[in-house]
Amino acid sequence: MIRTHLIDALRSALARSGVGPLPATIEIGRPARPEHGDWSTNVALVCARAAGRNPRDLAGELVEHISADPPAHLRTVEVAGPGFVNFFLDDGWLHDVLRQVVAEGTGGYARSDFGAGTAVNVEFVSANPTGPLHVGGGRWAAYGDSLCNILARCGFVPHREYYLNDRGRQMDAFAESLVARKQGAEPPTDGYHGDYISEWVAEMPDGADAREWGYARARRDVAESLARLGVTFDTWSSERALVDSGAVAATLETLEGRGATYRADGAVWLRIDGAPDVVGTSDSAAGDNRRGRGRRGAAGGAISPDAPDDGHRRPRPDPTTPGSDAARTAGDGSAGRGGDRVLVRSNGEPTYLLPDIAYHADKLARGFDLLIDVWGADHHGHVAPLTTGVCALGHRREQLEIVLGQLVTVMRGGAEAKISKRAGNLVLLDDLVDLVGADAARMTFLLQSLASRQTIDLDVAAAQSMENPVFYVQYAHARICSLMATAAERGTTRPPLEEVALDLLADPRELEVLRSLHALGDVLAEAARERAPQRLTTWARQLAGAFHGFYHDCPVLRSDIEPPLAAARLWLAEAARIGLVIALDLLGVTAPERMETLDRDATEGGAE
RNA sequence: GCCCCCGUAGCUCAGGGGACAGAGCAGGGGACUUCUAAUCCCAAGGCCGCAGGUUCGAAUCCUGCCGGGGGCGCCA
Repeated sequence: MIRTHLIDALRSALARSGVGPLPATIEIGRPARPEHGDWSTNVALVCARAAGRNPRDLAGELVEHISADPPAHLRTVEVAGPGFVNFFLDDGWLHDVLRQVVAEGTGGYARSDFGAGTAVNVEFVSANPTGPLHVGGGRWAAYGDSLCNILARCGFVPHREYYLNDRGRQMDAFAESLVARKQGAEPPTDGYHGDYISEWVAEMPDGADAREWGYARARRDVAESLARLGVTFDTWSSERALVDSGAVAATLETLEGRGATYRADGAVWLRIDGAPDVVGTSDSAAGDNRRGRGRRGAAGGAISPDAPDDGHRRPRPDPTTPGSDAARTAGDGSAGRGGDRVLVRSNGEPTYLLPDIAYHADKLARGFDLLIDVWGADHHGHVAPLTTGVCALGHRREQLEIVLGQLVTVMRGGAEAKISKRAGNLVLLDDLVDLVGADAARMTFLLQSLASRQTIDLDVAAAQSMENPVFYVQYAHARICSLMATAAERGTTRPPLEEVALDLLADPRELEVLRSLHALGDVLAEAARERAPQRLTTWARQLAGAFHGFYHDCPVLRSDIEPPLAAARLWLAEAARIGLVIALDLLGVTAPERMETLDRDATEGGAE
């Protein structure tokens, strides 16, 4: 609202100053320092060169024009620094924010439609169905689910999808491990050695097909763990079903027909161009240019602890050169023949790559405009082969966006807990949820950027869960609810907003809450564009902080507070509540009316 | 060797072209007869890894280096 008014004023001032053509977007922002006004713009700096003007002179001219025809709420406008134009407004613009928040409510405030109905398929977690989810899986789950929430609020139509690699070597090894344990033997060395294998085998009926039974068991386990975090999927896609449907064979045919493949060593290879990754490369249609985050797949964890991976791999027999391209290097770290990858092994079995290409083609065929994959950094080498394959089928690169995220490290007992589904020293997502609860777990995962490695210390999580910011934010919400309840008890009802004198809200603490609320729309748009839910977490903490400050300094129901002021403050609290509910809901965290843990601790404290 | 991510306060991390750099925790000092003190306030703490470059302006973009993590299979 206020922004468009100011931008309009700037635009006409620029026109009157003879600046043209006008810049595509006029940037206007809220400066960090109050001396720089309520709003500030750099247009004069940006336009000066092209207009052949001195930035400060141009800014001065803009100020004159704007002062002559001031937009609503303008008090003064001035030139500052190298040529900024700073606007100083009366508090009314913030009171307008309060009205808007209340009018639009939890369902409508800070909603936008720049997604324009884009159907976006977000694939995340996708851990192999060979065991329970470990802690790291929770990070992708929390990320993917909240990202979908945020996208939806910005006008996208998200679809949550989980891809099950339910065929191939890993499934074989899993089945073999179950069978071995069933017979009282050790699983094969490349099999799965976790305790859960023994536990699950105890449930497995005699005569059951270990592969089918184990798959169903694992899948159920994964779904239950995710549900505890509040994450559910619209679609669970099966790699095996895709193969059985013939889609994989058809994909291979198309790739071969388009000359994207060649045969060597009895295998079918996909030619990799060494093209840059989708992620971190130039732009998609939406103008996105972000770095990678995310992860996909199985055990993942901090390291790959399994034996053969120590950099001392036996030298492969040198690729002789049946194809034409053997000498080429891929430039992306993928190996194989100069970076090329096998689609079909010499034994006739497809690798995971071919079905994966077919799978992404299938998603696009289902009508999605955009695919977002959330993968772990340990799958980075798979980015180029997959995107190459998908593009070779004729799809646009911008349709597939792969978000790479750094892995989760778990500390326990002061040391790093190694995570390996196969080696058996799992730290399960369920363990974390048991320890801190679903809310704290989700908020913790969404505290930082996916591009940063996350360390979760289970001892800290268990012993000092109160340190978690989730409580700070939830407490703000609970305080508001408590305030409202007390008001009701005392018969202090909120008059209709139109009858309330909002201009009584002039305390810095009050205005800070409103400023924070105003920012939500921008924050959500940024979070959606950058695929960065942690921005919303940061905002929620900020709003909670602003509210706690208000609560501390601005009594509402105290006897010396005049009713008109009390009413205005109650409405302010209501607006803050709306903001907190929106944010917590998008983050997948509950907004409790009272803090149970606080009650409990108080009781315990009193007992001692 | 090549590819990706990270390097910001003692610790964990926000910020990711704008004007003197932000929070939590730890540590120092203060505020509860009051709407829940899981709160609030004050002080302290920084060559934003290093060096160049682009720009009116760089923690932010580019290049190189250093340090940490990950990846480089006819595993997924």
